[in-house]
Amino acid sequence: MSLPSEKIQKILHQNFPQITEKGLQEEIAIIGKLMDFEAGELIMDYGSYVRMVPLIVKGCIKVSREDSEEGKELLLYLLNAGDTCSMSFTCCMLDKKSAIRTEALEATTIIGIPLKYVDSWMTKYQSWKNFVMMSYDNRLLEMVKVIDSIAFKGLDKRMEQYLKAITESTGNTTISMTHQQMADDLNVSREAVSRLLKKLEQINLVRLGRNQITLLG
DNA sequence: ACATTAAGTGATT
DNA sequence: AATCACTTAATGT
Repeated sequence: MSLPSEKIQKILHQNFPQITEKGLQEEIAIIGKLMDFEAGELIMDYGSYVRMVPLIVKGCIKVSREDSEEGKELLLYLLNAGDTCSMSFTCCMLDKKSAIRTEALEATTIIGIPLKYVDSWMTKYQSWKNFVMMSYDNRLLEMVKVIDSIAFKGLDKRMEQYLKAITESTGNTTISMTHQQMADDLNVSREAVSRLLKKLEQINLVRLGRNQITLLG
């Protein structure tokens, strides 16, 4: 078995080619902590303090926002290997409570970077700064997509995007979720989800089962 | 077999 | 499209 730091170096090469500086790679390998989460596990809840920036190595993480009122939720975006959580940077540096919730959608592995390094690397390593900037840009684009799908598209289009995002992110055409969970992600009623899925099934776009939706191609 | 949870449906707003 | 008030179907104990 290889040392954890060697393992991390290898993972960095595979998943984070943007991180090019040798010194940076070495620092990450030394101070980064490999962490595993099971499918469905809550990684960070609203209001908790963020003390690490996660580099996603494997799996899929769901990032959602909750309204201050009770139970209202909305899926913001999904993170995959090679991504990081942009929100965590801001939360870290401003020492703020998390405004979002992150949850593992499937078995997920991350490299956790303690916050004190995150900041100093910004000036020390060009590729780190670029990486952070790029990930901000990507997340922002994702959010814009979500916003205009809410503002300008009907639920049918939103559902289509949603199903596609999940199947692509997990690499599995079958989604194991209840209609209620999907309704929560989209912030619509469960009945609306059930009825829409029923329609999609009738035109052979999906196959439905209890707790699962299979996207047909 | 019974209870619980997920999903389907019609009516109303 | 939300909510309500069911019904039906699938699953767990």
